[in-house]
Amino acid sequence: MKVTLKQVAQAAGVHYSTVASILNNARGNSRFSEQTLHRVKSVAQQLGYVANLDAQRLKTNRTMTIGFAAGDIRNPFFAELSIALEAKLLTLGYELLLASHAQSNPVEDAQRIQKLVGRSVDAMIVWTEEQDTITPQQIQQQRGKVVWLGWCEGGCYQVHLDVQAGLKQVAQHLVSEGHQSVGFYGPQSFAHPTPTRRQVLFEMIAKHHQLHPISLLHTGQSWDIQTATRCGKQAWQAVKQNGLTAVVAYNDVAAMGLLLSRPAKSKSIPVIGFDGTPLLKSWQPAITYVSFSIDQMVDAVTELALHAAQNKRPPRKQYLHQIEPLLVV
Amino acid sequence: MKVTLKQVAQAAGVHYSTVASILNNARGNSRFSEQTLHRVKSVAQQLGYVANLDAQRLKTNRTMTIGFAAGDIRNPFFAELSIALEAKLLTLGYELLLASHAQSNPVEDAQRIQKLVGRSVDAMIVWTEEQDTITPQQIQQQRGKVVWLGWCEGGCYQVHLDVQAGLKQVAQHLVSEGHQSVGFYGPQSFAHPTPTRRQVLFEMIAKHHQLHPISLLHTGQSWDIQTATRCGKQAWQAVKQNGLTAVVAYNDVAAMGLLLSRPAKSKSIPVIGFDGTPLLKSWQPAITYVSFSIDQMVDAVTELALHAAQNKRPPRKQYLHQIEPLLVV
DNA sequence: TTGAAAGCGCTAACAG
DNA sequence: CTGTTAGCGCTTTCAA
Repeated sequence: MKVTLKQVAQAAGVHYSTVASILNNARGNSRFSEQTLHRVKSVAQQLGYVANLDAQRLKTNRTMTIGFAAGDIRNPFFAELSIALEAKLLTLGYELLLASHAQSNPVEDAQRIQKLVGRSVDAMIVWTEEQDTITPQQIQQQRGKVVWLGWCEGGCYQVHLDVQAGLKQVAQHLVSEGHQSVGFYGPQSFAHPTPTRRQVLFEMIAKHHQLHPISLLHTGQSWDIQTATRCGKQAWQAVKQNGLTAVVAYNDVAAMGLLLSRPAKSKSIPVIGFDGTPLLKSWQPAITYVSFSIDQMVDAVTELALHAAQNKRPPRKQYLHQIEPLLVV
Repeated sequence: MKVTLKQVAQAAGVHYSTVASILNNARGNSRFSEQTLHRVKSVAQQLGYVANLDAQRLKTNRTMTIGFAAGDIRNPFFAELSIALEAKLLTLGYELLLASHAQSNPVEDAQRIQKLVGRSVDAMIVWTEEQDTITPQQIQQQRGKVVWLGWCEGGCYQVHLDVQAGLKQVAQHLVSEGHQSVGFYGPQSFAHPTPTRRQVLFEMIAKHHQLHPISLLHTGQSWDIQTATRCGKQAWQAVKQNGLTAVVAYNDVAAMGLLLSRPAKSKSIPVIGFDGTPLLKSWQPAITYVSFSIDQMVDAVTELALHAAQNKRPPRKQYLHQIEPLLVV
């Protein structure tokens, strides 16, 4: 059974509030005699006392935990991001509670988000890009405690990935290389038939640069490498039929699917990656991709999350970070 | 601020324990008048009442949460496993608390594990394979509440991945294909200079099959595809120098590193994958790999975890599941 | 330097 | 059908 303060107190022959101060309170260490201090600590050690987090939180209403409603961690981008974020928060004395939400099943998604909302976290970071993945209503309750990451139209804390700028750089690069018609390869949006935001942006930007964009879609989710690869064959046929000379991927997963399914005769047609996840960075032969710095994202998001966590009242001011993309050629 | 039972009660003009029964207790719904039921519910809705989990847990000592101390989720194997496990537990009314432990930093690792130990979970699932990644002492306290996954020498709940059988199948397959000297490519163990368990097993098994195994190591962690790729070049040189005709990978990450760094002139030398993660399954041209069924693992581990969660006393009996590998050629 | 006591929000047994 | 009550384990203020 769990060892409680009282048991330690009894064994050490002091009042349990004394034990509490000594073990779980920073300034307790200077208030007691050397002897008591030592006896209590060693007894606690022996008995294997571990503070009951639930009780602590109930009492203090602080959790030292930041929730992260991330995209599916099977997408390496989110795996990277989560780990980096967790590491950063850990150095600041905070824990990360991860609610990776597969975008495959709205019911499960809702449950996962609810997990963060219902649980007390000092602040939560929520990934959004598409309109439909997360309903802001679920999160309304957490007024001022939400940091939006990715793309969002409301909320006082936002870290915005400038996807548009990334796609623009890609378009310019393609134009400068003499391409005239290019493909876009990515997942269908969950809320079919609405196309994904990246797709819409790319079509718009490409047209603006006199490229003739043609969108090719796979039927899997954005993390689903197997479907991305399977559907790749058809995509390559379409590439050929339409005389496309390059393909821009929705993300690195789509890019890898395309790379794996690329027929030998299409080897000369470049695939442009999007995210800069480690595997794609290591790809041989090296490919061109848009990269967002994980470190920048983590720093920005951490700053805002801690601000949100530490300020009781939602701020008037809007805090907005912009993460700029880098085109790696 | 948070809305509590008392506030709802006051607004609805009933005692707060009535509200509690109605909202948070399954059998409350039949005990009260239609009118009260309805009024309380709608008031709660309006006020946005959400039960305080910390208080519930403190009181009931049940959390409906299973902890999972997994390996690093940047390794796609663990990303897959975590997601599958979470989905399964969700259908059973349980939540998964993920503590992905990077094997890169013993201090962080300890903190992550502590996160599960300190937090009250009804049971925890702990991945282990190497001796040194997790200190069983940290977990001793949770007697009878721990399901060991991977490989472990103690504990009453165990799900054992038969790595040995997998490597044996690989060895037999290689022998049948006429290979005589083969390489093994994987990470150095964290606790250098102890080699990893898979390496030791492979060397043993290969020798037993009259293969001449040579181990080539990369300096990264088991999830680190970039290092695996970077060190791949040297590995391939060693392959050439030693006249090896095939290489067995520690895991899929190592395999992919090797595949990406494989020089054109070595294209005929097969790389054997180990785990069967989606990307490797999709690889073109297809490669041979050992696969462990995620579903089997999830089912086994879930069964044991729920048993552990629901039985107060640690069982006398030992519960042991064996997960058999499948060689996919 | 240490102890006493109130109470965080909730559950569950019991009383009315 | 509904209210009362005792506490879960802890923090924190105040008193001794």
